[in-house]
Amino acid sequence: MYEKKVIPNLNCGLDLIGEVLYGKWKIRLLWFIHQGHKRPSELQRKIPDASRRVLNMQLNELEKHELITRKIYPVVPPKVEYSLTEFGKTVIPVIAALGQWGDEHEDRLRDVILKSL
Amino acid sequence: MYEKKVIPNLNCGLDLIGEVLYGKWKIRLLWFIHQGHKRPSELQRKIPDASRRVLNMQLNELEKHELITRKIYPVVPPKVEYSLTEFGKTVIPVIAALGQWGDEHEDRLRDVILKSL
DNA sequence: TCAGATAGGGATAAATTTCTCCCTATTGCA
DNA sequence: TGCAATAGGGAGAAATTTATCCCTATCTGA
Repeated sequence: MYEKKVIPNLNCGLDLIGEVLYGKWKIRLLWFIHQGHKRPSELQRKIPDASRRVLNMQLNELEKHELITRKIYPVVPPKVEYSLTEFGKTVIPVIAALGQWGDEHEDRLRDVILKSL
Repeated sequence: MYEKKVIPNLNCGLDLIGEVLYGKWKIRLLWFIHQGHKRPSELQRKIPDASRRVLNMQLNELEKHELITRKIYPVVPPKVEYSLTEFGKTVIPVIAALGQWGDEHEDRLRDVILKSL
């Protein structure tokens, strides 16, 4: 694993939430798990643009940050299921607020993003 | 400037808001501008951990995405003020929700983040 | 018997973001 | 006269994140 060389600052709420949600796919992972897509392979199919590797890495971080738990079923072929922890569930409304704002301003956002590319 | 080689996907609201808010300091910039810290030098003092260069770059992007406007006063030494656009103002409640969640779970977050380092 | 599904890690490359250092310009102040 | 404040861009390095490719293992079904 890559080891950080710069220590993050954890001064305010925005710093703190940033540390746990900042990652290209983390918010989406939480959202899909919330919607009931729990198995790694399902998540990978839901987010085909992300490489399997990064999804695993980000899932590991979410687990370390206690937002999700990972349950391994001792079967073959292997089966793993992720679930939101109670703590993780508390962040879902915030993610919903993000998504809602994005949806409400969909056309304008698409427009300004494409213009700025 | 660096030119993107991977086209972002803009399928859902989460993708869209991600495009405009994803950046190490963008959320904080919007928040401080919202609080009335409008001049670049003020913002730099508010966010001393960010290099001046990156703040300028992220401010430029926020402006391109129409979340803020930049007003130049023709005086010497130069004076510039950023303000939220009407569009930018609509995202403030979402940022407030992020910060509030971070504040509410401050202790736990600090704990899990430090443990995972 | 061989391909595919399942889960995931290691090594390495590529992409992206952020940082550092340097340069431009003008005014006021010591 | 020389330095600080103001605003900000260029070049190149460093840090960080994400992608690619390859390997392990076992069972099911064609």
